Amino acid sequence: MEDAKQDRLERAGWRVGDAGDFLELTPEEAAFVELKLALAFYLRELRAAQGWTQTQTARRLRSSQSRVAKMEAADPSVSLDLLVRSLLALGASRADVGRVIARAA
Amino acid sequence: MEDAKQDRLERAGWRVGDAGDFLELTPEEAAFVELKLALAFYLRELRAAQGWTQTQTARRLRSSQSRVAKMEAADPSVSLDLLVRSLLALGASRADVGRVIARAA
DNA sequence: CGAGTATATGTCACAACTGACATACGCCGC
DNA sequence: GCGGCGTATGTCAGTTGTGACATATACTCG
Repeated sequence: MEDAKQDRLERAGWRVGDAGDFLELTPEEAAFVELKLALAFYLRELRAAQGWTQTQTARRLRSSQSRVAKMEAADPSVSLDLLVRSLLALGASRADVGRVIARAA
Repeated sequence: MEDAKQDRLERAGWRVGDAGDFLELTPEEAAFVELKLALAFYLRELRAAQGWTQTQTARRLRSSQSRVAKMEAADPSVSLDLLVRSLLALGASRADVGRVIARAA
């Protein structure tokens, strides 16, 4: 990982490092990251199921292609708010979101 | 509702008004608000089940009493991130959070 | 009635997120 | 190889969220 990215991530509040360092995450932090990852993958699934490009999806969400890419990557600069609101806007139901979150990692 | 509060809410991005105006929310916006409300009530349940005060809870979350109050009220100034991270920190599991979100309004 | 405790609301300086833009990477058909 | 397309990454100005503090309301116990 380049230093620039690490700086950005750390400013954004994540502990950053190689795989071994993940053990330093508290259980809550780990659960939160996994939860975000699950929603991120679901967003990609939803988009793929419709056959849309990130650019088309971005237009639909009134956002930008880069933000959609970051959402799907569960980038630390993406909030849960944005992820969930995007999923709902793309047609997921509240129950769908709940199911994805509850599903084991 | 006092004007001051209405101003604050509108600055925070909500459409504000009496009950009838809620019809102006898009379905996604409504679902998002309900989802937040469900988590907010769950936070209060969790706290009450432990017999903690908001102040004690705030210390545990490294936040302030006022923010806990706002979380439980699903105040627009509270993000989903904060709500979910708080629930996890208070002992809720990822599955618990998912279940609360999925549950019908 | 106070004093004490729990919760709610208003405000602000500072930190984090967002959309947009630029640019880079990877893949495919020509 | 090159151009086009889809996706990924870096950056930044403007907006929004956060913790803390002050203050307000509400309830209980002497």
